[in-house]
Amino acid sequence: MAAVDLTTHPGHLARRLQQAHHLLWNTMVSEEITSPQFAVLNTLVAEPGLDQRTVGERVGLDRSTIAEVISRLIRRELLDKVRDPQDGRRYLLHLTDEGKRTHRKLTVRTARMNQVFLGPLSAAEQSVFFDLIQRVSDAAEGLRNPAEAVGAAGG
Amino acid sequence: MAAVDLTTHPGHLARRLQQAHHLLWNTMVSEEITSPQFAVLNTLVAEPGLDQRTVGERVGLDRSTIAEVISRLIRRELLDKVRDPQDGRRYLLHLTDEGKRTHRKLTVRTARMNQVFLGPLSAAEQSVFFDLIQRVSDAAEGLRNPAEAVGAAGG
DNA sequence: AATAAATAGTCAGTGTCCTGATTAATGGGT
DNA sequence: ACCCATTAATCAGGACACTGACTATTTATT
Repeated sequence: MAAVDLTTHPGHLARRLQQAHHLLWNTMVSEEITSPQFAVLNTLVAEPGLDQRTVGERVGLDRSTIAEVISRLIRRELLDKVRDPQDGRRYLLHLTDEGKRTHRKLTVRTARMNQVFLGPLSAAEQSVFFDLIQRVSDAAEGLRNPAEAVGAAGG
Repeated sequence: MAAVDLTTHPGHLARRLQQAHHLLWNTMVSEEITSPQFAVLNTLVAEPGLDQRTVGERVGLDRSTIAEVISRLIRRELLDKVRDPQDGRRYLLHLTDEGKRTHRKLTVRTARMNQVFLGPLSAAEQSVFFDLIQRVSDAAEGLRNPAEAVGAAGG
């Protein structure tokens, strides 16, 4: 019986947390637009005309995934994609009016959902929640390119 | 500019956390066996002969997903699936010898990975990390079947 | 025993998410 | 101007994860 208790496995916890979020998102925000899709819309509200790769970087998606997400948003006519005349490799992205409307609507619902989602935690605990998750994620991502972020004990 | 700061969105954080974990898992544990697959193996070490649905419940996967994961484990010959003679709907699951070996091997690596993953947090912070994530996840899942868990303000 | 409700599993469809290989365009070095 | 490394995007392939519809079996009801 060398079985492990999964509740002490951060990977398992992370997966459950995302599933819980997905559930709440579907019921309280939208069944059409997903959370990553909203993140893309949100990024383009803040910085219109960004290229695909940079949007992916902002929301934390690799080139392949961001391409799929964007193609779905274009199919729904929430987004426009135009070749950059300055750089023929890039596509520049802009929200359509419908995209802006959708973003506004979902922003309100998302705020409500986050309140419910974080409801079980006190305000202080919510800060800790953000801080801990962010520190763990940042550290793990830092291990990806050890040369860039770290400055000590270079092997 | 009604754009939102994604770092205060638990859904975004949850996704990043899982991505970070996925990255570390791939480099430190296995490129063949995934974290959910390991969770299934682990469950069947603790409780051999469980049926598919119950395994899914233990590791937090719905019937469709657990079916796919299990079919992959069977294809890799880490698992056996036999009809329950008592109940013709069920399949009973058992690890093969190879499955047990794989579980033992990955258990060691997983422990190492978890140490690295949680490295940025003190022991006290790690407890808080587990507690907060679990409370949020449990609460959100509780909203799924309101009749069962909750006892107040029934609409 | 026939019917109905519940349950286990499958299947179709959609949407993340990743890696690795490929294509097209840019820009530096010679 | 030509070669080459870099970079943006696509494509193929695989894995998770959900919902909703379906099949087969069991169990409860009548």
